[in-house]
Amino acid sequence: MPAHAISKSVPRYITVAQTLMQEIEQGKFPVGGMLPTEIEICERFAISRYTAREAVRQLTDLGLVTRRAGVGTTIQAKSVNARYTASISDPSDLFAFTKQTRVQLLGEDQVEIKGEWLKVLPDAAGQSWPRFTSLRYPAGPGGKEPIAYTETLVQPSYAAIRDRIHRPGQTVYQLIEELRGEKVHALQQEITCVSLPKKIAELLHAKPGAPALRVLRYYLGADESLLSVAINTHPQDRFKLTTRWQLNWNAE
Amino acid sequence: MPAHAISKSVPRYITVAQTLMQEIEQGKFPVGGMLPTEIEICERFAISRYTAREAVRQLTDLGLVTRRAGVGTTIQAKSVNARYTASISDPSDLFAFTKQTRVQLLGEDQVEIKGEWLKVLPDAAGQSWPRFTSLRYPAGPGGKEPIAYTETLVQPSYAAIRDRIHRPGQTVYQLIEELRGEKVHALQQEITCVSLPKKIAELLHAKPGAPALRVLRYYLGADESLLSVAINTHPQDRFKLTTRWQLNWNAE
DNA sequence: AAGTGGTCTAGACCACCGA
DNA sequence: CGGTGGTCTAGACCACTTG
Repeated sequence: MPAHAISKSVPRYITVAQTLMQEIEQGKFPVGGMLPTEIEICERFAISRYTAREAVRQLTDLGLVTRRAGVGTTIQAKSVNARYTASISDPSDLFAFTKQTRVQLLGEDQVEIKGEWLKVLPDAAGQSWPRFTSLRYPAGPGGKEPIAYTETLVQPSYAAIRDRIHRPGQTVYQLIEELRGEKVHALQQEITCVSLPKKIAELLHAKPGAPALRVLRYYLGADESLLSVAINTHPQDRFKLTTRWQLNWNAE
Repeated sequence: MPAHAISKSVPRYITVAQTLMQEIEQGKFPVGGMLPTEIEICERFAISRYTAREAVRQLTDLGLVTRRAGVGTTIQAKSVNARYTASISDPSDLFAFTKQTRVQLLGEDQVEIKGEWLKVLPDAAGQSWPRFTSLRYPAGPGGKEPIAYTETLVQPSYAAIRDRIHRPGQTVYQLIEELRGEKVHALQQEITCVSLPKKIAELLHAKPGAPALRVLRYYLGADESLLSVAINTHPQDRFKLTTRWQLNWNAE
């Protein structure tokens, strides 16, 4: 017997899965109830058990049903709620294709949180945070132009980072994790656009007033406490932030 | 022959998958290289093809490998390391806190893909794509200034969108999904910074030459085909793109 | 043409569960 | 105990990619 009689190149288990999904959607198999057993599906569609299982696997992957040996298949939801997700293995992945970069430390000092800084760190008013400034170059040698000017502020209690920050290839968030022995729990990224201030423009060998991407990155600890904030300024045409969002079916 | 000789109740395909994962981790199968074929795995572990496939399925589910009929199984990563993920329920969520926006359609025409457009749509050279231009305002009434100027190009075969695009509250990607009866599979977002061109500046009531965020959004179909591309231009200070990345605990 | 992964069949034994 | 899903075998044909 041929694998599929009618619609060529559409797998049998796909059409079976779609049929079952429609019937769930229509309430023929209500949420909380049971899907027919594998054997019943085999008989109904005249398919082997492998094909029936593959069809039901589609539903489980979509989170529509759950299965338990000895019990059966329980309907969990009428329809899938699709979500798009993006993932990175490392905060430095946010630099996308420019992951390979070289960092040159410019200096360090202390910043009093007042004035303009209150917009960045409203909860740290009156405090004094250590600041590190640096330039980021494309990987490899050569006198290429920098792609970013970075200011990194770290929470006062992490000032010990100062002793380690000179090590090349280390990012601040890695140092924080090292110091704390804990992972950065989340990071929040805010992207805006600015005119290049004169001082930064000089460092970047760019024209003052030219447009630039400004990327603020807040590093948060397990209790949502602010560990560090990095301010990256990228001159026009030297940087492009790329994110890929993928449709995710196995939503809850 | 018994299904599994040694470790009872641990499926054979699980142990095979773990063995393969270890060997990938150790570099025995380097990233970018090929995993042994199914038949080779069958012979090596003395298992049937079903079991071998089930083992490799574990790896594909984890994103460690991808498979292509006629080619083989390609190693994608040494280990599961998607530590941080960001998720949105809907592409319009990328507008973050400005999700509530009002759209004013300005006009529609056809664009020949040549010159500057080749940078945006290099694979569509010589084609003619329908274009819709619009302004996006903050929600609610009042004569507020627009937060974005948007050009949307759709694949020529989706020109029928023209008939529906006048409906308010509908986004282009929703119309595409409606037309195609399929979800947008992925979207790729590219963020750069530009100087406001004079014509756009006038529409946005902004100063020509002022910095602006440019967000390109490519909408991709199931086979990675380009369905549509939207070009959003946001004047300085009127828009901020916020993304929150959350540490993923269930990653290995 | 040869080899890959994708689909499918018809069997089988098992661990688990509820009556 | 009988029925469920979970695992597994040994075949088979197919669509696809590459030489």
